[in-house]
Amino acid sequence: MSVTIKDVARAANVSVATVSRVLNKKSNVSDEAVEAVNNAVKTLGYSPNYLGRDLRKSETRRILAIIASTEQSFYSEVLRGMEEAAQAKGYDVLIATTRDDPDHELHLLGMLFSRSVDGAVLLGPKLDAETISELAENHHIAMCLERLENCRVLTVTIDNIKAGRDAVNYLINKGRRRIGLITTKLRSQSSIDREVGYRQALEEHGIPYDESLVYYGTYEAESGTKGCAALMSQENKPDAIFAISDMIAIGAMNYALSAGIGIGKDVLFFGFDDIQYAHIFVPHLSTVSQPCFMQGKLVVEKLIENIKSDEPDQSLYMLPHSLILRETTGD
Amino acid sequence: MSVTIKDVARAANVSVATVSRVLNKKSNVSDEAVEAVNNAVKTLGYSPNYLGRDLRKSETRRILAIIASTEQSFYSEVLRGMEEAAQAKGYDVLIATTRDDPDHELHLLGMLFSRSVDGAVLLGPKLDAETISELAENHHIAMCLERLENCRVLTVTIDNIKAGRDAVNYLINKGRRRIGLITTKLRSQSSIDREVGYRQALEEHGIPYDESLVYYGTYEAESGTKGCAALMSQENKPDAIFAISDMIAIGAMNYALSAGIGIGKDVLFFGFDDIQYAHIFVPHLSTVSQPCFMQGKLVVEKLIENIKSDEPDQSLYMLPHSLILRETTGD
DNA sequence: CCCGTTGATTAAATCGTTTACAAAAAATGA
DNA sequence: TCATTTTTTGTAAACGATTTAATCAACGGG
Repeated sequence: MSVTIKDVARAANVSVATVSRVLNKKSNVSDEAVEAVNNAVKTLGYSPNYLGRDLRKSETRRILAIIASTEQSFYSEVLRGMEEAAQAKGYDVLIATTRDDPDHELHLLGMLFSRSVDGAVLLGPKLDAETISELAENHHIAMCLERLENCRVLTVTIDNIKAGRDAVNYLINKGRRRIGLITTKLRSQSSIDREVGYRQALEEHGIPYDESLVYYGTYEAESGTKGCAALMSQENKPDAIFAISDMIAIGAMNYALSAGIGIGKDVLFFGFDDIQYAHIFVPHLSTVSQPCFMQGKLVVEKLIENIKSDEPDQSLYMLPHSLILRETTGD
Repeated sequence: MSVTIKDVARAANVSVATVSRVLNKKSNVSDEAVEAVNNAVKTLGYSPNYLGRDLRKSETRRILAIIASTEQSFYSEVLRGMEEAAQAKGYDVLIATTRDDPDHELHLLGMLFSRSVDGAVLLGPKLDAETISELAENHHIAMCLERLENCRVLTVTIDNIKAGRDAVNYLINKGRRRIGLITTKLRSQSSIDREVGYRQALEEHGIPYDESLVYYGTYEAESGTKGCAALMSQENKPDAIFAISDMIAIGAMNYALSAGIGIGKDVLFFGFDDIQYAHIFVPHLSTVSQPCFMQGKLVVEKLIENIKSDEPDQSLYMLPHSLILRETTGD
């Protein structure tokens, strides 16, 4: 059927071992042999079957990135970071999507259990901390962008609590006191942390927490629009709004624009993530920027170290974030 | 090291063959054997090594989707369609990115040549038609969203020429005569086709082609902004603008907004792709909608058929598009 | 009682590599 | 020249599964 190493050996008049050695650029092989093999490879159009190779070496040099969906363009930089680190070590990165289904996430992890990849990185896991901790005992798993409480697994993320606090502190320092929060009902740990940061900032400045200033919606832009409408239609209107994602913030600003609210003056807006649209959308959105590329790079570097060592690093790494100040905070 | 089918066999007191049959739900195996094996599997925590399995069966039931980057959120629906079709046939979809580098695209196709996946779908290929045609002779390759002139390979796309013509015809029927085109310098076949459609529409209505109304930029939003500025700053201003992508159209509208141009009145705007932001951005963008999900679904269905048959279908399938009319055309 | 049939099981071959070990060939030193 | 080292080659055993062909037991019919 298909041309194998045996055919190459026959054509080059050498043994399969020599062919293998030439192909893997091992030393101890004569120049004539190298040439003969290379010629045979070319004329036969041979390319090695990695299933055989991987089986024998029991390594694939591939790692799997498991994301919710490719919709969040925000993953893009993280993946680039992952690829850069992977390529530097001779690995490939494959991506697969969970469609927000924990069962399917488990199915995808099956590629790891069945040795089709050497490691997996979860970006926004749907499985619970306990399950993941357990799986991580016997397989090379890492998490990125999200951390999970009580989860013994290598994790690279930012300090979302501090980031939320920083954003809200900035609004407070601009003289705002009635700060609205638009967040999500279904919570990832990062949303929870950002809300904790919000509360901490208020507390630090002796501003009482007011639940009428908090709106719980979804991750869609439309939810931001609704949330903003709700907050602005009540008696106690906010003079600033912190949204836990740029998408939500942009939705919120859409309401403000249509209602003739002075963005950056009447009401300040702060987002999170610094997605591409944050500086395309007018007025430009102030936001928290994560070091996406670096997080991706670091998590893969650490994961590959784990793959090669036998006592895996299960630390939590937190990379520094930064505030990007644009028009929506009057900057 | 790791628990294999042999260990299971020993623990269940049967041969490896029986274990294999139980695991693959083959007939001709007694109830006791089934139970013994299942118990052993559970207590040992066995999960089969797919490298062995795949090597023996020489199939992986995985197909690789090769995209430029995950940045274009627009791929997302296509991938969902691909996954739906794949899952229905018991396949998995893996995604990998070329970073716009033809060499890296070839490297990724290496996974196909080396039997690590059963087939590959190119979405926006960087390689040339000849190379792809050649590779497709010996491997299961398909293209989606883009077609390539003179490329003998299974392709699923839309009729971009007709789509461009339809969009521009719509603008003409709205009474516009000086229709600007913002497109890209580096061309994919789809951009070329959309421009051809633009010209055909003009011709059909006896409107002479005016090169001062055409701007060649990049795929970035910023390029749309520049392009719009350029077109609007000349004597012969357009009264409508067709952008070959929504991203470019949104960039263009950013200029119009800042310049106080009446979008949907002074100047009509038409985009392409119907990305999520097209109906988040205000004013809402009129655009051409592709059947993304269906294209993804169809290409994988056909590709899997090819994998199973021995004389591959290399047809070009064109799915119908539709016009989405919103505020920017005054609808 | 023998033979053919059926169903459950296993031993062994196979998939395409890499690699440990051994053997052969070439190079070196005395 | 011969013994010794070094370099190059080849043979065969893994790797972990599936599957073909063979074995064995049980059963029914003639």
